[in-house]
Parts: sequence; C-alpha cells; structure tokens
Amino acid sequence: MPELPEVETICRELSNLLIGRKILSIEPLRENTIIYNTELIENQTISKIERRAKYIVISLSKGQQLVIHLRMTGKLIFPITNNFDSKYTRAIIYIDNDDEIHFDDIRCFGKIYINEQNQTNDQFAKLGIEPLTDDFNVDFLYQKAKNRNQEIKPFLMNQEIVVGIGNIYVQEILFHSKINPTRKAKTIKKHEWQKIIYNTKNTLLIAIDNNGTTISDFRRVDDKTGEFQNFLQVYGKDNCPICDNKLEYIKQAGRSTRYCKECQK
DNA sequence: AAGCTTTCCTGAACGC
DNA sequence: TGCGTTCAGGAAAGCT
Repeated sequence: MPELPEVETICRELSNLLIGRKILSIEPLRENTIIYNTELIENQTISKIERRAKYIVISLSKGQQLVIHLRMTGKLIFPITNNFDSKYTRAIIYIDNDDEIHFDDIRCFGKIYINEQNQTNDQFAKLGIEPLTDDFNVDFLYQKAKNRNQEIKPFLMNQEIVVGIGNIYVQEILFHSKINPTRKAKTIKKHEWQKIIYNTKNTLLIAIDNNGTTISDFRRVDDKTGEFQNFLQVYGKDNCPICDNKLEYIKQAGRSTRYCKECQK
C-alpha cells in the first residue's frame, strides 16, 4: 500500500532508469486502467519523473504527462526480465530499445491518467500541502483543525489537508507523538502539533532512506522490498513496544487503527 | 458543509 | 477438504 515514502522511492528509481528514454506507445490490458487518449504520449521522450502527493508524475518532452496512482496494489515494473510473467498486468508502456514498463495491479484500483500539454492537472486540484515542506507547520495545522470535529487520525489522512500520509504512517506518527488517534483534531494543542510535525517529517524521511515499507504487496521497481517494515512500532503489532500492554484495535472512518491507550493520550 | 459510509477489486485468512 | 464469509485499504462518489 504505497504512501509517500514508497511513491518517492519508486520515482527516484524510475528517474535513474528512464530519463531520456522514449515512449513508443502505451497499451491498456484492462478497461478503466488508463484515463484519456493513449495516442497523446506516443514517440515522446521522458524528461522528468517526480512525486506529487501519492502520484507518480512522468513529464514528457512535448509537455504532456503520464500521471500514475498505484492505490493499493499497483506496481511499476522495470526492467522486465525474460522469465517475468504476471496475470495482473493492466497496461504495458513500450519504450525504445525493445524495453517495456509494466503496470501490474492485483486489485485494479490503480489508474494511469494522460494529461494534454498545458492541461491543468485535475488530479491535483484539491490536494493539500506536502508534509516535507515548510508549509506544513503549527500555524497551518492549528488553523485547519480549529473548527473541525474530526478525529486526528482521519484528519491527518485527509489528502485535502496534507498529502501522502496513509493508514500505516499515520499510526506510526501518532504513536511516536504519544497522541491518541481518537482525539478530536480541534483539541490538539500547539505543542502537540509541533510533536506531530516533527514525527511526521522524521518518520517519512527515515522511511524514504529505507526505501519504504513492504507489507505484502509493495515492491520497488526492480521487485526488491523496502526495509522500513523493520521500524514499524504499532502497525500490524499486537503489543506496545514501550509498555508491552495489548494495543487497542479499532476502526476509524472504515480504516483499522492500532494504538496504546497507556502511552498515547 | 463536514464527515460519515459505500464502492471499486481480489487474494488471504478464517470459520463451520 | 471445501465452500462461504470477512478483511485489507486510497480515493471518489453518495448520502445525511
């Protein structure tokens, strides 16, 4: 389940491998995988690959863009080895020198958007701020939260407020910050926001340094796993790593949450 | 308008 | 063993 660090890892690896390569064509293997006109990107050179929120943005020489969201189980696979075979390949990007990039996705939630030259990015219209920038600060969060009745966990996962944080990292961030995920966002004090900001940046940066978290499905482009799962404190755990009490297990807005009611107040 | 729930989808895990 | 049910979850749509 790729969140910010996983998408960042993929973008960096793809950049190293694919800048300057030419896309010949893109072929959908399943309906609703590719949004818009596939002919728009034919015979164009890849000029830049970068992350925005959890989107992979591949910019092309004539200004068009391929914008990819992996959702839960999407993968971009490159290079394709001779014995590679998957029944979940949803699209194939053919590039120069007889190479292919495969878009593989078991659950078919992932999407590839093709944007015209100079087209405003519809996918990005409602996105909030990037958590690794200085805009992600106490004043911003305090203002956004002060009139909200929402719990802090779904608040931090709301991509219209801050982008890139999903169900794994939000639980880690709140654990490190010693904040109970059921607290209302508007009750969070400024010194607590400061802790949340510090732990958000710190957790995401360490995860990026470790190539993301591999929980069952996530793979890097070369099929290697990330390593941050070795650092997880509460996600998928039964007991608190600090006090060893059994972790609470609840649902918030349809998403599972684990937290320690002794250590997180 | 905010904040829920439902939907999309499939494999794994579980229960009888 | 095997079949049916439940669960996992990002984001958009639907609903209250």
